[in-house]
Formats: sequence, structure tokens, C-alpha cells
Amino acid sequence: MVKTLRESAKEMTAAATARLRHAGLRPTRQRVELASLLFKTCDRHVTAESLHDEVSDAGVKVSLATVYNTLHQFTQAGLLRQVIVDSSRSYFDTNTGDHQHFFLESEGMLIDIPGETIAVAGVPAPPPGLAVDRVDVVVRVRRS
Amino acid sequence: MVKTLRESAKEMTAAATARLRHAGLRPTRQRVELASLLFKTCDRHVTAESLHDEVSDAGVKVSLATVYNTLHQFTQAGLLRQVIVDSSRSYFDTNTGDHQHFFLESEGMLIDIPGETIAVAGVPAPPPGLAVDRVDVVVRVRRS
DNA sequence: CAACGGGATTAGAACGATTCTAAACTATGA
DNA sequence: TCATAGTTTAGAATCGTTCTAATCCCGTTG
Repeated sequence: MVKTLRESAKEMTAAATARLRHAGLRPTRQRVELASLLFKTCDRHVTAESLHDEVSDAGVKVSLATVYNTLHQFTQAGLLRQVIVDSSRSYFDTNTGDHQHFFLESEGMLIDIPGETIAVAGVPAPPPGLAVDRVDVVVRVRRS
Repeated sequence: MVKTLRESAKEMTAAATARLRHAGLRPTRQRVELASLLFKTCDRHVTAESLHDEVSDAGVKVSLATVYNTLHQFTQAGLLRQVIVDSSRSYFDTNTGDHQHFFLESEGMLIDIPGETIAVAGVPAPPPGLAVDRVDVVVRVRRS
């Protein structure tokens, strides 16, 4: 069976809508558009600005404020994960599972490293009154 | 032999001056003051603002711009190391050796973990054309 | 199917951290 | 002591992000 472009788009929208509903988020036009872009392909890393540019280039009108709101809501809903590798920009990762990253600072590029690949041993017990939330590993790389 | 406060201060200044000269930095009043504060005790973690507050509280006049300049110059000279754990503020660490960190986000607090303590195994080879610069481990903790 | 109510979106202002600018200052070598 | 190149500075500018308050629209109800 061959699908027309229109049919594919409709399916994407339906899938995004379902995903949003499931996460307890009202499927507004903007959220559906953003979710479609974010979850169309497998693993993606975006910043608020890169996503805003992308959605704008696609001819869709979404304000930057909404992109920020949406990224945070998706993160809270467990659809995204925030990655902290740069002290001046926030990255969001569509891969919410256990994994780590290569980070090429000069180009702001993130590359996933599967969770099983890296083993961190010897993490000491945190000082009294503190509990480990999670262990992040960032492998900083440069062009060579 | 007992030292007066004035004598101790003089020694600190001399030490800071020597350290700056050795790093190829002209020992200006401001740089000497900041170096004295930073390297007085062993390991410290500061932000530009916390250091500016500290130096101001000590009754010394240094502009915030100079604090920023100095932190970056010290980092470039290898006297400090920048720690990236927060996407909205930069931290600087007087411990430039191999080590990792606990980070208590709610209070912006960093705690060193000695380098030998944690072992990271299984870091994959980076994609072609890229070389590993360094591997950062951040153990994010919360009050419990 | 129209009306309603509360969540969602928006433009633009506000914000905090950081960097820039251009003028005044100062450490250093001659 | 002087000249000069490097430093410092106040204040403006910039950047990413958040806030505000008005408008909009999704889903429910009558």
C-alpha cells in the first residue's frame, strides 16, 4: 500500500496527538507541530532556538516563548531530557533513556553514547543529607 | 616566631605576585587581590559574582568586568579550571588537577571528588575526525 | 451547535549573566 | 622620569531565557 504525503502527515499528527494526550498535555496546534518534528526521527538534540528555526522554516508560526514553554513541559512530562554541557545554552534530548554524550563544543553538537557502553565505578557516597540524583558523563571532543 | 597580620598579608601578596609572574600575568593590584583570595585556602569553587561579592566585602574595589576578565585569564593560564554543571552560571575551580564533582543544584554547591576515586570505563572511540579532550563526570545530588 | 471557562499562546518587556567599548589608568623597561 | 603597551572601568550592549498581561482556542456543557 502506498501512502500519499498527506496521509503520512495525518498519521504523524495523530501519533503526536496521542503521545501528548498520553502525557497529559492538551494537544494544541503548536504542541502537535513541535512533537511531530521532535519525534519524527529517532534521537535528536535541540536547543530552543534551533527548534524554533526549524519549525519556522517549515512555515509554521510558533513563538519562541511557546518553544521554551513546550520544551520544559515535554521535559517535565518525561518526553525529553535536558542535557547540561554548555554554560550558555540548554540542550534537549529526545532520548530519555540512560545514556551519555560526546560534546563538540565548537559546533554545539551532541552525540549519544548508549547507556551500557560507559561504566562509572567508584562514585563515593555523597556527604550526609545528600542523595545521588544521577551521574552525568560528558566526553568533550574537538576536531583533530 | 610570631607573625603579625600585616606580615602575613605581605607574604600572601608576595606569593600571589610570584604566582602571577610565573603564569606570565602582570601582577596588577586587582589580580593580586583576586589571586590572594582564590589561592589562600586549598580548593575553592567560585562564580564571577560570588568572587566579586567576596572581594567587595573585603573592602577592595574591583569591577565585575575585571573579575570576569581575571577568571578567564587565570583559566587560560592554567591557574583555574572552568566547571560546567549549570546552564546559567559558570563556576571556576582552584583545583586544576584530575577530579570530578558532586553538584547540589538547589544551592549551587560543588564538592570535589578526587580523581582516583571515580573510574570511567568503556568510553568509545569518538567519531572519525574527533579526539577526546576530556571526560567530565558530574554526580548530581539533592537534599534527602 | 453555541457558549463558556480555564489552559495555552503571544508580543514585547524584563531579566540575569556575560561581554563589549572606549576612555582613564598603571606597571614596566628604557 | 617617560613612554607605551597592557589593564581596569563604568556603562552600554548582547544573549539566552523568563515574565506579563492580553488574546486565543480546546474541550465540555447545556
